[in-house]
Amino acid sequence: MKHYKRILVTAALPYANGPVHIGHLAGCYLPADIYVRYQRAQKRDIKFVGGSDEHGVPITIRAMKEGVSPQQIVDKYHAIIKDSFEKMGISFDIYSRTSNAVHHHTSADFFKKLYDAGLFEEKETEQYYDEQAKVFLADRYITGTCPVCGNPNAYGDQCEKCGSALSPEQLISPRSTLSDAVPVKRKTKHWYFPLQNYEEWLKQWVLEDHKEWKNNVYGQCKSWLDSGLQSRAMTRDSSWGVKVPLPDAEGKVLYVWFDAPIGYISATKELTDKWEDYWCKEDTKLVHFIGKDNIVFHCIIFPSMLRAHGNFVLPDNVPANEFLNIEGDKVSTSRNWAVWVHEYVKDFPGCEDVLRYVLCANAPETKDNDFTWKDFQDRNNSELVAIFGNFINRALVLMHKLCGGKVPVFHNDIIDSTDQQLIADIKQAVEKVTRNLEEYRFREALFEVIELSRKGNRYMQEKEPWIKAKKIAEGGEAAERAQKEIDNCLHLSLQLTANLAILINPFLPGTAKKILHMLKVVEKMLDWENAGSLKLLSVGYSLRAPELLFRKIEDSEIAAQIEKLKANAVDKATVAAPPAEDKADTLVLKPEIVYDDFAKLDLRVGTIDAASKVEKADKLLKLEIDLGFEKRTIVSGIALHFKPEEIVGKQVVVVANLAPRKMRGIESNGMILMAEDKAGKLHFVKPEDAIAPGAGVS
RNA sequence: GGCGAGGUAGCUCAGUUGGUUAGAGCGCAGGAUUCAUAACCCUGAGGUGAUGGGUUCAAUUCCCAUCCUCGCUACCA
Repeated sequence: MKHYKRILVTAALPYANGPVHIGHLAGCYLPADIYVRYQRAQKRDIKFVGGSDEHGVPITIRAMKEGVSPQQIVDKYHAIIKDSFEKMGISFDIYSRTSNAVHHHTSADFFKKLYDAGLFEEKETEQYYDEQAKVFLADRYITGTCPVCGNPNAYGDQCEKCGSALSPEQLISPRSTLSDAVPVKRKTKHWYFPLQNYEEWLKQWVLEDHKEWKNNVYGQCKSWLDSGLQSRAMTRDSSWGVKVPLPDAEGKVLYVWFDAPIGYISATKELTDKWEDYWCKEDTKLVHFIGKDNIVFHCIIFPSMLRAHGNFVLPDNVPANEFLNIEGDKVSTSRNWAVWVHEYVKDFPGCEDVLRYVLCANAPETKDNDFTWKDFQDRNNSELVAIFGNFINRALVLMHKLCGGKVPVFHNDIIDSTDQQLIADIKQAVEKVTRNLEEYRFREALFEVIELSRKGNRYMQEKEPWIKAKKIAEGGEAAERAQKEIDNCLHLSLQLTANLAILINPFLPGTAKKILHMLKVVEKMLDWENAGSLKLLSVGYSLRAPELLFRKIEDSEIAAQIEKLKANAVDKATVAAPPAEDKADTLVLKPEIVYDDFAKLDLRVGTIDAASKVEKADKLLKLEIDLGFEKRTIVSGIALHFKPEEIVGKQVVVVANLAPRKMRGIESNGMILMAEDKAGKLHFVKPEDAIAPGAGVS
């Protein structure tokens, strides 16, 4: 095990085009915060950095839709997100943002260094261009009708209604979201980062040197590395982002995924002049907390960038969590199926720790997990209120009733095996919690804390000080003995309470503070080195009156939340089947052409002689078409609409002079014309009566 | 289609480098108790470990196939 002198923890930069929901918290911010708070209690040199990711196309689109500038969008959400984190006690040392100057300089310098070292490939490709707005269009800027589900507002990279991954070419009647113009192709130059050059090194570094990474992380990296890496464009045509620091790069910015992780470096720079200690010294332990959607960027791309740059340390671990579902359905921002953090803190003021508890106790550490409001209520009422809170409350109440409000003496002469067992349990719990926290098993660690308070309840049940109190009235030797036993029970219970404050602190910092207040001790007591000690509270010290740590959560509150969730959600059915009248959008005509444009097409009638599914392709059929004068193979993406056997013998119209194109290794010579109905179903375009194959169409 | 992660008690989830009766919490049933937010504590019922094969003295754990869920990814000229 390597020895580290300092730790740098990062949490994924949330994208500033919306607020954060509880899935974000459970996925990375909460585990990161728990880890950081624990390490701080260990008095280790640790920094916790984060910030808003404010570049990229979706933000510009949102800005356009709302008629404001991108900066206004990110200002708005940056503030909301930052506030949500503060309220939930996510204790960043700095929460920065990628739109500020430090970050622009840092990421531009980073790019320039790789450029100067000749580590990029320059490539010219054809991209869609909006001649009216005079800008290149990223896939997201192009909308049109989804060829799969008929949604008229599908994006060029994805249809958000049916989830199909698309490319702009597939859209029916594509148009620019900027000007509504029909996009045209134009050449543009970009800088590509050749990830394949780092493949061998990555295989060693990830697959051999980091076998201890979590299963889900390791497996996904292996999947990527086994399938081979390719160059990725690290620049984009856009006006919003970090300008590419080269003379011939007007209108080009860094790809948001190039600049976002560099945001960790920028934020550290802002935080401290000693930022290089955390980024450039080998004895720094760098840990990235992320959700599973970010694994490839943090385990493959960013490390390759850091390696190429050469001056930076690489992550020691990337403990990515899986996803948190809500009430059985996966979180969807477009359907508004989510529990938003800024709304939670309003609806449940003072219950921030309860959410922290539930999200940690049921964190998706090994697989996707489900959040339900019922579970939220159950865990609060039966674990926080009935076990943890109850133990501390009864210890303090009894102490006030039976020991005059002061920490009683511990009488060593009557210590018994029950006492000794409790003492052993405390020490063992400290060990377990510590080990689990070090190894990123936060759920297990938290369970051990609650388990310890459960043992406290058991201990008290066995000692029954309230029964012994009855003997005191009798007077004499029996009374004296009873008081000593009561003293011992409550002395240990109070020391346990103090220990619970230390152990619960990383998870529920607000709760730990409340306990400190009741015990009238200073925050210093929470130092981790004090965990396991039985001398945290001095004998004779008077304590405050107990207050309840948690309140019960009523059925009505839960019902209201479920109601709210369902009322605000966009109906699934609405999403899946867009209203038919929206198809009117397809009425927008393409630009006018002249006869010669049309005459270039050679359209022929053909007969399908044979059809078969293309291996390893969901959507492709391989068709043998008889054109009379010759037979051809045409590959067509219609497998989802037709079974091969039901289309053999049918006549179709073929674009016969289309350039050949290979798909899945099969050369396709031409294309079949199809018409799409309102339901998105495809129909062949064919002559009314069967005619000889090869007949021209004009 | 390929790859990855999962499929374990009514529910939410652990665990097993293969080894005697597979765990926890909640829920449920019964008991005990009254210091405590009708809380705590004890006892109990509940699982053909997705399905079907194989390796082994022994598999829930290893191998193969199949089915299901989630994620990444390919194909629509």
